[in-house]
Amino acid sequence: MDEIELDERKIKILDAVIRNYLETGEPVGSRTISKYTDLNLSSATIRNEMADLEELGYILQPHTSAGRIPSDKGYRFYVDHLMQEKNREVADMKQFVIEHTEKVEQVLQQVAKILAANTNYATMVTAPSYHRNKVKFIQLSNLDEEQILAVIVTEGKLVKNKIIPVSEPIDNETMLKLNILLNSNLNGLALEEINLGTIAKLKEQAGIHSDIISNVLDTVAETMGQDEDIRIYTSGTTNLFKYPELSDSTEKASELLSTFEEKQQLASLVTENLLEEENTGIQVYIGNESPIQTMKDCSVVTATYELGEGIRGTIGIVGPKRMDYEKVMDNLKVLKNSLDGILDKPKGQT
Amino acid sequence: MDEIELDERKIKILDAVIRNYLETGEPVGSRTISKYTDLNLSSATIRNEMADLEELGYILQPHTSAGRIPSDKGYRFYVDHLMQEKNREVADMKQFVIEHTEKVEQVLQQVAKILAANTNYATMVTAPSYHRNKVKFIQLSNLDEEQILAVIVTEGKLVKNKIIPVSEPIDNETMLKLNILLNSNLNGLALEEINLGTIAKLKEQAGIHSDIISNVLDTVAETMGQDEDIRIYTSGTTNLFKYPELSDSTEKASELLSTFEEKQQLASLVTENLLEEENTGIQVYIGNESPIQTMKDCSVVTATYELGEGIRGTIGIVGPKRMDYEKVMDNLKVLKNSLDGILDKPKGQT
DNA sequence: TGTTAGCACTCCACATCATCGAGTGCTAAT
DNA sequence: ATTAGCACTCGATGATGTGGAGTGCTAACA
Repeated sequence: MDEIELDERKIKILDAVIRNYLETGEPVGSRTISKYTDLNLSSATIRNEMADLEELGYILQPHTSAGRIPSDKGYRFYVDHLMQEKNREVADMKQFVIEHTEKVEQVLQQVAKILAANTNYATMVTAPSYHRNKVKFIQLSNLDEEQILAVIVTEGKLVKNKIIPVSEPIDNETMLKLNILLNSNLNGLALEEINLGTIAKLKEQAGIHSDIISNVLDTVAETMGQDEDIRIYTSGTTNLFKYPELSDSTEKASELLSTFEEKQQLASLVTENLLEEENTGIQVYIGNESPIQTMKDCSVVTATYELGEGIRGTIGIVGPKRMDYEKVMDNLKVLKNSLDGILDKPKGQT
Repeated sequence: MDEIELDERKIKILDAVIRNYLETGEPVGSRTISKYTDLNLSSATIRNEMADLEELGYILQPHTSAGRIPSDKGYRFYVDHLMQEKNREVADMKQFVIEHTEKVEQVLQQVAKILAANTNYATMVTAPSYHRNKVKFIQLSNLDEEQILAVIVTEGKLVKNKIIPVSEPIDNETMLKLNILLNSNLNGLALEEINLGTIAKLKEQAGIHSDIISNVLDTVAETMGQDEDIRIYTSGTTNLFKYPELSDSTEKASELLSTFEEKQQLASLVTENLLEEENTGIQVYIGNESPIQTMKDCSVVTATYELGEGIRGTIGIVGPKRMDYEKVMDNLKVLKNSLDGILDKPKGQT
């Protein structure tokens, strides 16, 4: 429906305005456009067209006698229609990421860092939430007389430990029984499938050691529960200083940075897409489209990745509205592809 | 040697200047002091004394016809001699910290947060480095045909996992042997004690499975190695915006924040004290005394804690030179005491 | 001899003012 | 439909001036 109200020439001019503004960050005037484009139109004509574009809400003037800057609507149009897909050589990153680390958490921190370095914006990456993940293996072992160690491994190859205090030593035979009990009953189950019935049955069979079972189950829930506090890795937040329109008022910048520090807030940006099963694409929030108030002067681009079956997280970039959408989305795509299914592949180098 | 050059009255005046400046952040003039103190001296007298203090290097003038502000030397004197020990009711924190979490890493993040909220400065807390820590327990288990899980527990109750790929399945009997082999040879050893001899012996006894042993040993080294990348938790970094003298130039602030983000840099601040065995006190770096260049306009206060035998980390606070040293040091002391030996105590609630 | 009152001086902070120029909208000519 | 021209707007920039807080110095005082 957008296209109806814009003719070819207006689109060209809008495109020129936005591109120019993305580069310079300054309001762009009619003369600039007249020279910039291959339209061969005088500044006066451009001015008329620009007045129209303003009336239509695609661009706006910060004040009379200044050039025009894109409005949110303008950016939206740009992202949806004007932007070209470039497929640049960011692919190296993939190699880099894979080779440089093994631990998932470190990968994610790396991803955030690389992305920040590459784009000059602030970035965030959420650790996977273990959505619909299944129990693969549970093991209890004696640590000493007072403590036992519980290790839980999921299909997604995520491992969690818990040290559980016990009132009295457990002999090896009992331990073996408990292990068999746990594994035979829980293996292959997703969190949702472990219901009260299963739990009751387990506890009954464990007899006097039912408290240990409770403890283990708590840990299982914690490992796989979706209400687990979401871990978010951020990087390059100080990049936001590079864009005067975000950092002029100091207060604004401070608020923005606080949002990044108080990571729980970012979660709302990010969990939103996680839930929608099918949506695996890339999301763009411009200005007020973002659910976070403090980011109304920014744009946010997010992508959802899926490390393995049911293990998902989000990568996001925050920058000024005039961010280089093409580059950012390219980067996100590449990284998303790198991360997708990373756990399914064998880990060897060759 | 400081005391020699300062008589009673000069000290009182210096004290007044510093305290006043700590409160207001503005250069303080002679008239203010004359009213502030119980010395009952006119501003003119104060002026003379202040001129002396300036000549001695304890205070300085930002420009002619402005009041005086403390120099680094002045702050140093204040911290060393003037400051009173207050013992306030920060003790609640201890309870709070302990009750609200069990996992060490979360405790530390909490500590950083609380400290930041309490002091209004930027804070950082390093995760423990497992200095002289010992192996307590190692266990290998079959995950599936291609992978085994190694779990390593140290005396400090830190647990680490690694998934190790194997070329062919290991039967249970072999696994048992490997477990016994590892535990009987490594238990109770510190990292430094696992030398080439031990390793060679282990590998020999493991026969065809020596590659697994190598892998496990790698993980052990990683768990306990002191060259492990140091984890640092920061909080309240945006607090630094509250102090104009740090954030006026925007560039300065940006640089400072970058330092906080690039956490590796902070390590130098923090590892310094870790090595000195006996030093368990509180360190104060004023301005250029800090090893980090970007912090030359700040003061840094650090404290080293010891969770348990040989497991140490550092808590630090970064703020403007005119920070409330008393409060900060109080807070650090309390927190340090809370953390000290936390792992030695039983974990039960009562 | 130490303290104080007084005074001239300095210099920053702040507000006022004028100027400049980029950019606009409108009108009239092409 | 396009363009040249022109008057107009308005922020950015820099010069100017004023007020006030604070100093150093000198001279008077206890």
